[in-house]
Amino acid sequence: MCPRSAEQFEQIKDERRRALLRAARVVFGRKGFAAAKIADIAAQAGMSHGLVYHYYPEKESLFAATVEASEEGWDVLVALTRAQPGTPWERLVYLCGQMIAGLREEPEHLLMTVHVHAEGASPGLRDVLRRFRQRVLGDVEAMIREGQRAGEITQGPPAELTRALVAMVQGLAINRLVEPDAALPPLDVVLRILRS
Amino acid sequence: MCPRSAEQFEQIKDERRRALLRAARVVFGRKGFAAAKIADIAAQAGMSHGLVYHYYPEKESLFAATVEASEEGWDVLVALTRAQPGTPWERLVYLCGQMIAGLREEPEHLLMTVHVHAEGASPGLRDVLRRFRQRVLGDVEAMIREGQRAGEITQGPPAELTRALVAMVQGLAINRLVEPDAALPPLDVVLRILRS
Amino acid sequence: MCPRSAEQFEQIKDERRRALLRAARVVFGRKGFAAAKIADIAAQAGMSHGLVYHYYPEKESLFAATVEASEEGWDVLVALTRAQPGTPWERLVYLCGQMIAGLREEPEHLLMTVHVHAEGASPGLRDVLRRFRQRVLGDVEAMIREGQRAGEITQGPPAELTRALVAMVQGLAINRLVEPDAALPPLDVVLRILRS
Amino acid sequence: MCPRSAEQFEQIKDERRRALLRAARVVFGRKGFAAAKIADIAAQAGMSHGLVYHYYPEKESLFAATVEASEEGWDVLVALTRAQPGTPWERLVYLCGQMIAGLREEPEHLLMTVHVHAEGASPGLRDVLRRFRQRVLGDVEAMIREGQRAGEITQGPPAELTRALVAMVQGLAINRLVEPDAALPPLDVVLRILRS
DNA sequence: TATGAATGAGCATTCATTCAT
DNA sequence: CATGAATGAATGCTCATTCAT
Repeated sequence: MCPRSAEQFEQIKDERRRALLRAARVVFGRKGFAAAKIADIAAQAGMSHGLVYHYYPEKESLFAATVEASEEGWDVLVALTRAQPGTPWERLVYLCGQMIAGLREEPEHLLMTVHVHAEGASPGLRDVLRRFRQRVLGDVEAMIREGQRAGEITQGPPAELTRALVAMVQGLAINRLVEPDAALPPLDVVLRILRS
Repeated sequence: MCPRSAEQFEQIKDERRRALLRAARVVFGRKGFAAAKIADIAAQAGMSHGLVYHYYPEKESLFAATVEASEEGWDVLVALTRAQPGTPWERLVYLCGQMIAGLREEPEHLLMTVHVHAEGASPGLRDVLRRFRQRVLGDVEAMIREGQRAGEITQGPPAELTRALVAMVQGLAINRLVEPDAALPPLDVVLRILRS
Repeated sequence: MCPRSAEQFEQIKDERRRALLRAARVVFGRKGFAAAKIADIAAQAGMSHGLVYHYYPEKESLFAATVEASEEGWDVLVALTRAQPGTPWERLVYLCGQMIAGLREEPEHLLMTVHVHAEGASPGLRDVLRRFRQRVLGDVEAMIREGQRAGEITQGPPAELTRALVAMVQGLAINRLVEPDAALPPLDVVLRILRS
Repeated sequence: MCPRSAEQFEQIKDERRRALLRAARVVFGRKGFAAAKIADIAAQAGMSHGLVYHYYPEKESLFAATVEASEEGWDVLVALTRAQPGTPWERLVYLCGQMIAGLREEPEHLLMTVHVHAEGASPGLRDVLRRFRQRVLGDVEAMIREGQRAGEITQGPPAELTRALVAMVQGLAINRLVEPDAALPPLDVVLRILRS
C-alpha cells in the first residue's frame, strides 16, 4: 500500500545501472570479455554479483550495454566536435585532443573494440563491436574528408588515413593500460599523420 | 612396438613443437589468453590436447613460450634491419615495411603484448610480456635516436615518438584482425609521424 | 497513511491468502515443488513475490499449506459423499464422479501427492504428503469395504482395490495435464475395477 | 603412437554411457527433472560430475536420452508382446504382466512421462516426452482394437480404454515410488477395465 | 610418444529469502 | 500491508590438468 514510489525505484535503478556500466567498462576494458568475472565487476560497482542479473540477464548483454554506453559517449564527443567553431582542421585538433585527454583518465573507454576478436565472441557481440567501430571510423573519415576539401589535410585515400589515426589512438590506449606512467605523445605528433 | 631412431624422434618432436607454437600464436593472438582454450590450440596444431602437456606443463608456460618465440622473431628482424646498408632512416623504412608486411600475413604476431593487461594476468605472464614490449620499444627508440642524430628524424623526445610509432603498428594489427579486408595505410603515412 | 478498518484488513488478508493458495496449487501441481518458482506463484496470484512471505515464511510452508487445503477439500468431498442417500455403491459412484469432474476443471488438485517423491523432498514435506495420501487411501478403502459387505463390490483385498482405483484417478490427472483435450474415460470404465 | 585402441575407447564409452543412463533414469524418475542434480546422477553412476558432460552436453540432453532409452525399452517389450502366441487378450495379459513386474523392480521406468509437465519443461523436452507418451498410447490402443475385433474386449471407444489402462499403470508406478512396500493389485484387477 | 577418458576448481546463473521504504 | 531491490547459497557447466593405456 505504501511502498517506495515508482519514481524512487526508477531513480535507484538508474543510479545502480550507471555504476554497473562504469564498473563494467573498467573491468571489461582491462581484462577483456572472457577474463572479466561478473564477481569482479559487481565488486567494482559495490554490489553483490546476484544484483548484476537484475539489470542485465547475462554477461553478454552487460558487455553489449557497456559498448553501447561507450558508443553514446562517442556520439556526444562527435556532436561537441561538430559544434566547435573554426576550420575542419581545428575541429580535428579538438577531437583528437579530447581523445588523448580521455585516454589519460580512462583508457578503457576506447578499448572496447579491441578486446573481442573474431573467434572469441558470439555473433551478437561481434555485431555490436563492429557497429561501434564502423561508427568511429565513419565519423573520423567524414571529418578527414572535410579537411581534405579545405586543403588542410594531405590528399591520400581518406579510409587509409582514418585507419592510421584510429589505430594510433587505440594503440596508445593499450600503451596507457600497460604502462600507465609513460608519457603520451603530444597532439601534433599524432596529427602529423594527416599532414603532407 | 613403434621403433624409430632417436633422430627421427627428435625431429618429430621439434616439428610438433614448432607447429604447437605457431598454433598457439594464432589462437592466443586472436582470442587472448583467457578465451583461448588448450583444446583449440591443439586442434589448430593437429594434435590431441593431452599431447600439449608433453611440451609445456601449463597453459601459462605455453603462452610464455609463444611470447618468447615472437621475441626471437623480433630479434631476427632487428638484426636484419641493422645489417641493412644505407642511412638510419632507410633502415627504419625497412623495419616498418617488414612489420606492415608481417601484419598482412599474420596479424597475431604483434598482438601478444596487447591481450594480457595489468590485472588479467599472473605476475609471471605480465613480466614476460613487459620484457617483450620493453625490448621492442628499446630497439625502435635506439633507431629513432640514430635517425635524429643523422638529422633525418624530427627532434621531439624519442620515447614519445617511439610510443606513437609502436602504438600505430599495434593498432593496425588489431584493425587487421577485425577487418581483414581493409587496406592498410601505406608506409609513408605511418612514417610521417617521425618527420618534421 | 492508509487507514482501513480492522475487518477490511482481515478480509483483504483472507482473500489474498485464498488467491495465493489457489495459485500455488496450480503452479505446484503443474511443475512440481522444485520447478515452481515463488515468483511464478506470486504472479499467478497477482501479487509481488515479497508479499508471499507475509503469508508463508518459506516455500516449504506454502507447499504444505497447499497440500492441507487440498486435504480439506478432500474432507469436504468425503463428508458430502457420506451424506448421500443410497447404497455404498451409489456413494462410490458419486465420489468417483466428483473426482473425475474435478479433474476436468483443475487437474492440479489431485496431483499434489504425485510431485514430491521420496528423495526429492525434505522429511517435513514428505510427511505432509504421506498423510494426505493415507487419508485418501483410508477413506476410499472404508467405502470399498462397505460396498463389499453390501455385496456390491468384488471380494478381493480392499487395500489392493483401493490402490488400483486411486492410481487410476491420479494417472488420469496426469493425462489431463499433459493432454488437456483428450477425453477422459467414462465413469463406468473407471469403476469396473471394483466389479467382479 | 601406441595409445588405447579405438575399440577400447568405444567400449569404455559405451559402458559408461549405459551406467549414466541407468543412473539418470533412477534419479530423474524419482525427483523429476528440476529437482534432480547432475551431481546426484553422477554419484549414482559412480563418476565425477564433469564426466557427465563428456557424454551429454547439457542436463536437457541427458534427460532426453534417458527418455529415449525408456522408449527403446518399451519398443522391445512391444515387439516381444507381438511375438507371443495366443489370442489378442492373452498378449495384453502378457504386456500388462510385464509392466507390473517392471514396476516392482524399477518404478522409475514408466515415470519419465509423468515428471515434466506443460510449463515446467523447455519445448524440446516436451516434444520428446509427448512422443514417448504417444507411442505408448498408440501401441496399447492398437492391441485393444485387436482384442475388440476378436470379441475379447468390451466395445467402448478404444482411446478412452487405453487412457484408463495407461493411467492406472502410471498411477501404480507413483504408488510404488511413494510406498515401495505396498502390494500392487493383481493383474486381473488391472485388466478388469477392459472387460464388459 | 600419443590418446582421450577422467577429475575438480572455478565461474555464470538462478532463485529463495530479507529488508528498507 | 505492499513493493521490488538486494543478498548469497546452490547448481549447471567449462576447461585446465592428470593419467591409464
